Amino acid sequence: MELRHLRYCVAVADARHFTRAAETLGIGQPPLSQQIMALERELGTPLFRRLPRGVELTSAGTAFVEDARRILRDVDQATARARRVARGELGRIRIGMINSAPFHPLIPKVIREFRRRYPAVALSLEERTTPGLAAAVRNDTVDAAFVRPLLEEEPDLCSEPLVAEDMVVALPSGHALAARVRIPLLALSIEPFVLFSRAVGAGLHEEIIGACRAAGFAPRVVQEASQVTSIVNLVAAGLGVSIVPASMQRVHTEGVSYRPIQRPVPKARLSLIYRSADSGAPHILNLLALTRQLTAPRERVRRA
Amino acid sequence: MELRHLRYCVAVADARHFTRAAETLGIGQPPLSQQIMALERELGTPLFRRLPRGVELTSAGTAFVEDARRILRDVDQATARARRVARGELGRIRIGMINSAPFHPLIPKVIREFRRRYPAVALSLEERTTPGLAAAVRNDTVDAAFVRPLLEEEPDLCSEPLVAEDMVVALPSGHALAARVRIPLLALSIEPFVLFSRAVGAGLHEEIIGACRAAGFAPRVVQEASQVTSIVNLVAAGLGVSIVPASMQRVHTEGVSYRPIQRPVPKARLSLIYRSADSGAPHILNLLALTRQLTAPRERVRRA
DNA sequence: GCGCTTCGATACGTCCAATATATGAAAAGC
DNA sequence: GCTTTTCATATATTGGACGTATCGAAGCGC
Repeated sequence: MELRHLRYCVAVADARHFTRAAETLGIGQPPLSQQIMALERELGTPLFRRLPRGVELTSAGTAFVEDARRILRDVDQATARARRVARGELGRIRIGMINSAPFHPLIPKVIREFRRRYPAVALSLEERTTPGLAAAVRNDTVDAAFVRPLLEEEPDLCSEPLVAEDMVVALPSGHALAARVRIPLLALSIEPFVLFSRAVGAGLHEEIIGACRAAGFAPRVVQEASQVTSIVNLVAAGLGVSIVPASMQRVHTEGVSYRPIQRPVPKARLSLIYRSADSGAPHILNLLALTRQLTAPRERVRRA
Repeated sequence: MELRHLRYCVAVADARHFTRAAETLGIGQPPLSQQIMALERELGTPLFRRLPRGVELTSAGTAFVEDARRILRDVDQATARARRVARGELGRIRIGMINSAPFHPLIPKVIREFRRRYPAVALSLEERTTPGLAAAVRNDTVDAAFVRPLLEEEPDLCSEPLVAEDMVVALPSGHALAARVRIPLLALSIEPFVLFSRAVGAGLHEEIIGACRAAGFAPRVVQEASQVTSIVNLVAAGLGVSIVPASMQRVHTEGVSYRPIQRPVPKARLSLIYRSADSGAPHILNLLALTRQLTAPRERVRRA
């Protein structure tokens, strides 16, 4: 059986007339008769009662035509659905992000705009560390993720650099250095540091350590944390100082002061990663297009 | 698009492999590739991602294959349904019957057995007069009906004679004639009659009047009724005597006595009528087969 | 690195089946 | 009784689905 048989069958049922149905279908009457006969042979029962004037449905025909209409509608809907999914208008996307991502204005903006543009796409969000997100994307638990730079190139992943913002020093409020407007990194050489472990902080950790080394010292880490929000809270508790992305200043945590760093200023980079295999996937393309569009040109970072 | 495309698409999705899917389908790999490509062209999007080792579904492919599976299942179900309807195992049948029919053992037996054999057939029952039923069958309000003989042949209806049972005299209990074992019709010549009007009673009315006329008198009708049950009640109320089918004796109405009639005994015939157009319809065939089977051979009546 | 294997795509020929054209047959209407 | 209507049948045609042969790209193993 083919859809042709269903289409013809429905046309005859609508017209109650072979010749007219054939005209509607744009074919001749004999082939229509033959196809209907073939269908009736396959079903093992007549679908139409041939009358002197046109035809009428048998009970089996009534039942079958009813089903055929539904099936043809379903085929159309399946077609439309596949097209919508292909355009990324329908389906789901699982987006991951690091703890600090929501504080950079770009990310909430992207998420909000994505929901607005593709309301039929089920969007789920997940927060993990950068290496955790890389793993999640690789094994298809998450489709795309906003992360800090990875320590090493991942073969199956694509990475789109998005923004690089200045980092700032986070100090306990009463700290002596808080009096200064702009802090040279070397001033922090004797300070206890609250930082990510390298395994968790990935590229961001490297950037900070690198900047300190360039300034001529190795930071003395007294406390590690896996999330920026924790780091800020630990600084507020007076455990030490830290260097965090400037966007963290938006979190007005009691007991923490932020100060800009004297040049050269270390940068906190954000990238969007996704599976290379998905580079043609509509949701990914849409998300990429959106982030590129929402990233102001001056902020945009050239791929390394 | 044709069902072929859906079948091929599902096969490839199952095998994740064109060559193996082609083997499963019993066709070569090149035609399979072509058909899938044609489908992808029609949908305007790839359904499969061609990998070095086999293929995998795109998001559009996942959505489409899901729908395709459902549609193919639906096609099978539609086929099965049409066959079941054709065999009369599924659907509905509207059966009509005259007021006196349920008292003849055949009719309840037929109805009961039909429900038992075809439980998936929705059976509805309707009670009307013989002419009312003929009209109902003709204009497709009822599919088949148990009726008394029609006054004249109806062109679009088929009539299957079923049984002819003796008629008996119904007397008010205290009536003088109740003393007799068997009543000659002529004894009723002076009695007031309770009868159907000719328009309602149709053939049964004719049979009674004809029998009386053969006995040498015309019954004096003092009260008309459109249902046998009413007639029995009116006899019980003492309005007159009547002649009713023997099976009415099963209704033990207070105040009525039944007595057999001396030969020649008028007969109450029962027929099954249905649209000639439906003579091939499965439910009708099943119902006919059932009534014929349940009518004991000795009771069976030869078609006039 | 080179050849081998795997697997889908391409090229081209073949054949079946869907369609077209012409005609027949049955029934209804004037 | 003839015409009209309408579906079925007969035969021819053609498009497209399929088969065979081959290519090309990507891994894989020695």
